[in-house]
Amino acid sequence: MARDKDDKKIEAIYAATLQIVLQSGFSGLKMPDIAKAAGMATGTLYIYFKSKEDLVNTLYLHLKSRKMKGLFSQYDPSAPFRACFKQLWYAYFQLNLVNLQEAVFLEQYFRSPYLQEEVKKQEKQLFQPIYDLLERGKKEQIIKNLDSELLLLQLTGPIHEMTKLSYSEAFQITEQVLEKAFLMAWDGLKL
Amino acid sequence: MARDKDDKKIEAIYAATLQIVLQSGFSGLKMPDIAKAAGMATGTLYIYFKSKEDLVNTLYLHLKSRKMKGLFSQYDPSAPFRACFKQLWYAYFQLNLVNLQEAVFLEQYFRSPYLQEEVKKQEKQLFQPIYDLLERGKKEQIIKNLDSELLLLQLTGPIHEMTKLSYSEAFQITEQVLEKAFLMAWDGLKL
DNA sequence: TGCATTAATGAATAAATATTCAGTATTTTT
DNA sequence: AAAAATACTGAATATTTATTCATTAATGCA
Repeated sequence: MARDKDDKKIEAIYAATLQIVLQSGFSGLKMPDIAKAAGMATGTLYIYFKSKEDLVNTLYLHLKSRKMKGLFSQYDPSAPFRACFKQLWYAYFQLNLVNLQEAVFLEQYFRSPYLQEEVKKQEKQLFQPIYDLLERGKKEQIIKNLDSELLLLQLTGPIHEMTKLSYSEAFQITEQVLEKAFLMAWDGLKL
Repeated sequence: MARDKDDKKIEAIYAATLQIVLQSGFSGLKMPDIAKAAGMATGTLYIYFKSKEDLVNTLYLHLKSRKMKGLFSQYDPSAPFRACFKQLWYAYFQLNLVNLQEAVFLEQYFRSPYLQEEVKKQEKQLFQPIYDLLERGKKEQIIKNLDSELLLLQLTGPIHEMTKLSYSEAFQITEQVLEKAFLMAWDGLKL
């Protein structure tokens, strides 16, 4: 054996890719640019990934697994409904805010030629615990008795917008703002 | 003089472009594909547009002007607050639902190398009447006294999600669903 | 310490994509 | 109806971008 591959390099490639996608979308994503941003030669990318497509798809899977961990790792479904709800709302928010780059990457990925139909289906299962929670809220007569899809987007929609805004504008997300945003979401859903 | 340029062709080019962007994003947008989808030769595109960049930017401006007309053409700011609010909510929804292609194009445009900083600023002014309305609602003590940005995204966020969903999934948006969605938005904002 | 092995480089090549242009078809004008 | 002007075509060319590969550098192992 000789030199080992360097895990740090993979991280650097991921970071560079995310940064470029955030700034210019998938249409601005070029291998030489990724290499430059990651501080390595273009050829090196091909030691770690078979092709651009491979890089993009691998990164997608990586982010997806991170997302799952972040969302549900501390989630305790046996808590009272509102606590569960709040926990997930904040977790989802954090996930999006802290990793705006990742959120944008995922958004772009889902409207790119790289997306495979298979992936689309898997994505929905990912939110199953949230769907379960909403069903429970309806049964316990705490929230409105509407289609879960509709309820869910009432939650995710504003969060997506907020995180986008937090990056592009001088929109400060303080603890207070968060509190207010959560209350709006709650008021919208509750009976 | 001889042959005239054909306005129908421009429409066809726009339609083809929007269709492709909806399906594959900006990264899947190729001139030969646009031409094929629009039913003409590749070269013809260059009679109507100087370059791909020109096509994309012109289409952006075109959509933006349509959007403004659709949003405010029937808007009467002298009506009671809730009526104004409902009018704009429905108008914004229609705009997004009917023209999902356009909404996606705009979304992609704003995260593409084509975007010019200048455009970004203009975009915000576009929503001025909505900001005005929100200020009024706060003064009249009808809605929560929060940052208008925050209030606005509570409205636009769910609508964006809903229109996306309506396309990709078998999610039927009936009159009833709309009614419910509006009520959720209202409950979220009102005091 | 030196050899074997593989990572890393970046210029060269291949592939994909945008753009041009010489030729053709169509329409308007006289 | 012929001529003039310009739209239209699509194969050829230019440009951009992905990928390869001969060479160099670094690391683990004997």
